[in-house]
Amino acid sequence: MLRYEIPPQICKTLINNRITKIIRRGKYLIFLLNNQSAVLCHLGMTGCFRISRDYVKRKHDHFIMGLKNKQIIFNDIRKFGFIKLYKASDIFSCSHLRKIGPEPLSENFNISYLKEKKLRKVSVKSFLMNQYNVAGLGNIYCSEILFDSGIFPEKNFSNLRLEEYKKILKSTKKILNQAIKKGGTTIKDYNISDEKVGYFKNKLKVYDRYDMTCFRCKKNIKIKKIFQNGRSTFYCVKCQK
DNA sequence: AGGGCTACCTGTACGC
DNA sequence: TGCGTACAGGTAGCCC
Repeated sequence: MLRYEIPPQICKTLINNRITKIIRRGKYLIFLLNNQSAVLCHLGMTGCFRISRDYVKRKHDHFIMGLKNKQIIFNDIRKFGFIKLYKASDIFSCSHLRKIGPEPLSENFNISYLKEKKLRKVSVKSFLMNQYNVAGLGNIYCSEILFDSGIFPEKNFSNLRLEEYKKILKSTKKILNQAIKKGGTTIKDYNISDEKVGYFKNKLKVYDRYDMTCFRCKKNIKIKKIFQNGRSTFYCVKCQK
């Protein structure tokens, strides 16, 4: 049992069929099959796919797709991840994907889109965290993006100036591209198909740096940690206004 | 309707 | 060493 029960009919659907394409949308992965079905996956906090040529059982393995000469294994310690089954034609209108925002690295995430969303009466951090506003940004990158933008995370999104929207767009694309280049951010559990860790942790400017000196201003004011919507936010009082 | 809070689950770090 | 508590890359569903 993950967040949802793995559909009992999934074995019947997968067996003797072929994965034709794998798509990522926000934090979701979609396996398309030759029989017009689609497997939708989310990794939650601690989910991970590993690929093995000789399966050895590990604690928290939940689901194995056996290919000709290898296995794709879904492992998830906290069970916040899930695997669901859809008809391929329905996949983008399913409840998880229907209202999801634009991809942050796409051209659709632009100034006019943010202007359109200007009525949102939430903090800018909360805006970025909401997958309906923009897809795929999580707690680490939101802190990093706002530090890079020089914007105070509790500032109201609807009060931002045009200049600040531009900064957010630029920083989002910059931080994500850098993080991707470094293979993501490994704090603890995250890794790439079970072997490589992500080295963006070494590049984090504020996340997980509570009470440490700010790399930018180097003032004797330490990085602050606050809670917004139940999630930790890190920022520099001096550099983010 | 939109936004905030909480539960879901397991592991780990820390204080006593 | 052991126990209790707080917290951790996310989301959905409830409540206001």
